[in-house]
Amino acid sequence: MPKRAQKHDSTKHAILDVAERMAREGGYHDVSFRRIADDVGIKSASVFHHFANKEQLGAAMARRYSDRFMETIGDPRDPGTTGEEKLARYIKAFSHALKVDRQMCLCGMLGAEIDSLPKDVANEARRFFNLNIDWLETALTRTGGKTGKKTDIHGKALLVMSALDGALIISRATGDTSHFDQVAEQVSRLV
Amino acid sequence: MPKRAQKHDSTKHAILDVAERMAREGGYHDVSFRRIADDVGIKSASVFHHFANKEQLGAAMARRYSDRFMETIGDPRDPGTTGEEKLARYIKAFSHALKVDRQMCLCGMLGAEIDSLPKDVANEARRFFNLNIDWLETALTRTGGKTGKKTDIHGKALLVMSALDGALIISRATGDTSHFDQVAEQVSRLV
DNA sequence: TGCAACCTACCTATCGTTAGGTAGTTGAAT
DNA sequence: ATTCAACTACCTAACGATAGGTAGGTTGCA
Repeated sequence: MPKRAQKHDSTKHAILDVAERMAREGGYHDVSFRRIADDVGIKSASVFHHFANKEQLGAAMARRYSDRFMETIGDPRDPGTTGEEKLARYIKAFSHALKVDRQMCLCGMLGAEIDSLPKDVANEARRFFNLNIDWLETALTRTGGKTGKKTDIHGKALLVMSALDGALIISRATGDTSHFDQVAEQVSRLV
Repeated sequence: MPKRAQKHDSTKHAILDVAERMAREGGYHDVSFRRIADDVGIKSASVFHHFANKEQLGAAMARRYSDRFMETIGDPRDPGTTGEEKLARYIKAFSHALKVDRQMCLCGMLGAEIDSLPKDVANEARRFFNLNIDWLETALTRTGGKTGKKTDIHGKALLVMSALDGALIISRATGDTSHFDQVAEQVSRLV
């Protein structure tokens, strides 16, 4: 099988890192090849060696973010953890964005911009939300005694995700991280 | 008293209308003087006759949006309506953005971009969120029998706003307005 | 006459993108 | 072991388009 060039991959990752940071701060439209190149330490034309165009770069960036996010929150069917623990882990992922990364959730940002995104980027953003809804529905379904109706579970999944994504925006806008904590506390009691 | 020039005001309003639409679709960075001018039917240089620069235009746009939003949701102290009715009216304002305007909440968008906004624009976005939190706290406090602790009210206000702002993003991203409705239904039961 | 509300014409900076080139590496044939 | 073609990972230089912004002129109304 192909022995991948190491240099290629490390530069590619560096490009995605910088692009993601830019998109999580200022949105897709604020991502620029020249500023990416400056940060990585190459020329802007060289970015095209790794990504065909901005749309493909954006799509790869969103896909990588989704994959990483799903890996962070783990298996929603894991019998070793309770529904409460799974939800706590989900909340922690958003909390990490706010308090460690000090940035928006990438796909929250892309979701807000959805109407103005190139097709492939928009599709990746949509995929993120659908994956999250599925994950939450699965995690919230097998919660000990409380099983609840299917529609209830679906609604709760939507509420959890909405509240956390919104709380991220509000906390960052007001500059008060305790706003997120107060929302998270109420969300965690929904199980 | 100053007899305002009508032409000035109508053009100014037209500029703000177009700028707001652009910002609610693609964010602040996607707002452009040339595209505004094209839509309004003037030249881009003429926009500077009405607004000193992009930052001032952005700030005016956000301020106008906030003022209009606060007027829409009405007086949170109005003794003629119940807490439930006030909350329903608040939810309706977000629902209107989703289903009639088919756009993001302007300040939700600006909130997501907060780190990359010019100072004056960021301040207007912050102001919107603080006004909203205050409004919700007031509206939720005087709700018939249930008064609740002050910290509970504050937390509920944050949850309502977070959930609705997040639901707006998720509904638009997934293209399913029923997602918003399901969140709204749960939020309305928080009173 | 004076000012508001535009205009033309232009500036510099940056955008995504392309063409074409170069240094270094690799793998296979000579 | 040497040569050579192919390939990777970059580069320089530039394209046309667009960005925010400015100087100074024109027009029409009070």
